[in-house]
Amino acid sequence: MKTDCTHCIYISDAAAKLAGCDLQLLSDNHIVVGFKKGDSIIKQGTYSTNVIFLRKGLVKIHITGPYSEQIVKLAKPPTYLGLPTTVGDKINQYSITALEDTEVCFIDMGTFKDLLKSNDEFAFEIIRSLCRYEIDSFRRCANRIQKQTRGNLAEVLLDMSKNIFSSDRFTIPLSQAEIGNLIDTSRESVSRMLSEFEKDGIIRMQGKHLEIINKRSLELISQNG
Amino acid sequence: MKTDCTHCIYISDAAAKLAGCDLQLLSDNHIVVGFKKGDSIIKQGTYSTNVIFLRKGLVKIHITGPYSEQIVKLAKPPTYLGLPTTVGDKINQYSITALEDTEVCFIDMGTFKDLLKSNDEFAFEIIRSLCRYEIDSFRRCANRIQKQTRGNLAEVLLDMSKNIFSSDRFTIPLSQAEIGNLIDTSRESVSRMLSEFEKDGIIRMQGKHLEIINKRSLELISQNG
DNA sequence: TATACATTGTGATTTAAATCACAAAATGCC
DNA sequence: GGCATTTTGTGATTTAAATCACAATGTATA
Repeated sequence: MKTDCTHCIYISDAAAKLAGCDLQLLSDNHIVVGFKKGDSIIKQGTYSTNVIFLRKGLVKIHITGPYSEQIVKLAKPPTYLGLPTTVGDKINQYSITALEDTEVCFIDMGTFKDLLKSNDEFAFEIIRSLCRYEIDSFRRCANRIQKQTRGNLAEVLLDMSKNIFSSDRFTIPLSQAEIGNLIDTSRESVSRMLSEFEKDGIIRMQGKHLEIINKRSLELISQNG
Repeated sequence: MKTDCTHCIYISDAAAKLAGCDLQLLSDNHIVVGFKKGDSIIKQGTYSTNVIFLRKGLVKIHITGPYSEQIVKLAKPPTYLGLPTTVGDKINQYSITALEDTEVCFIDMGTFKDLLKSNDEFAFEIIRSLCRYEIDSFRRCANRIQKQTRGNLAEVLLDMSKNIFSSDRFTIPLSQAEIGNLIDTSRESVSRMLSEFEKDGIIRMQGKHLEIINKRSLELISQNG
């Protein structure tokens, strides 16, 4: 499906810098594709010639580590995905999988490069976002490694609440096993810790639906391990 | 000290794309500064208005995590440092410290931005390198977390040998405590593991000087934990 | 050269979290 | 609705690695 970028409500910060004609170029060289929950959007090791713009939904970025699959981060719209692949060696260096029903734009790489070249504001926004990603990734890694597991779980819950769902009540988009490989712990530990949080009156759970009752406690746990 | 970029032997891949006049602009708007081993080049939390180009030496990039200082990665020339800071919010998000006597160019941020805007090849090279950093950082984080400590230590030694010193004999530029916070383990564990590697005839050590005797073993340890 | 400070080596003990093992729910599907 | 598969809960046991404690080096520098 083709859509008109000039009136798209899902537009990126970078694309917002594009002038009408460049935006038209973008319009003419992309297709919108829908993915269902669980669908693989890009797969590590495969060849790719598109930049992907996440316009709607929620995805996980994961890589196959030396032993197991590891979720690197969750990404929500609006954001470009798979930039490193496209600009680098064209082989996907990580996988991206939909956690909810998701819509993305596949943008032709040649077009994307042309835009970078012809529009310096666009390029600068892309550079800005890549820089942000790098810092985020340093920070995330340091946190994961230094904090104890409880702290990491608390942080993930807060992060979902604040940055992804903007609400104290939401449905966790991951299984406990997935949470485990996001915060580098075992499935069993996640289960135990969630029970503990619930017992302590910090959260309330019904299946995957979670409500944060005592945000302050959760923040303290997140900070102090 | 000012130097002439048009004949600089330390030039970056990105700057190599610059035409004469742009290179002259770069020449006119940077200064070269030397740092001694141990000197702080940029300090997390401080204000910065320069992009830094590492032209000679060796540095560590480290951030203050929730509990302790963590070395994120080592960087060797030629590379830009502190790009995220400059392009982002101007507050340094990490510290950079010289591990050897080091020379860097402080490049005026305005000039750098002008170059990005006026020269798309330059901008594209910068984007390319940022993308590489992101993937490296995903990979590093997954390795650190999944591998056991022995595997991480082996990997760091191999990395130094291969990518930094290009030799099987080199002087480790870090204390054991620093190695510990590069691979997220305690100083004591590093000491014990190095002794073990030496006992097993995999490496030979005299103070900080290290020689890799059995590279194959080290690779196996790196892969299998 | 003597003195202080930082780095390293190694044993003993503790600890957080993984793993193993199995039951109970929940979910999807024919 | 009933059957299979995935997900979750919880106890018992094991384990890698941290921490503690202290001695022995090394290395700056006054």
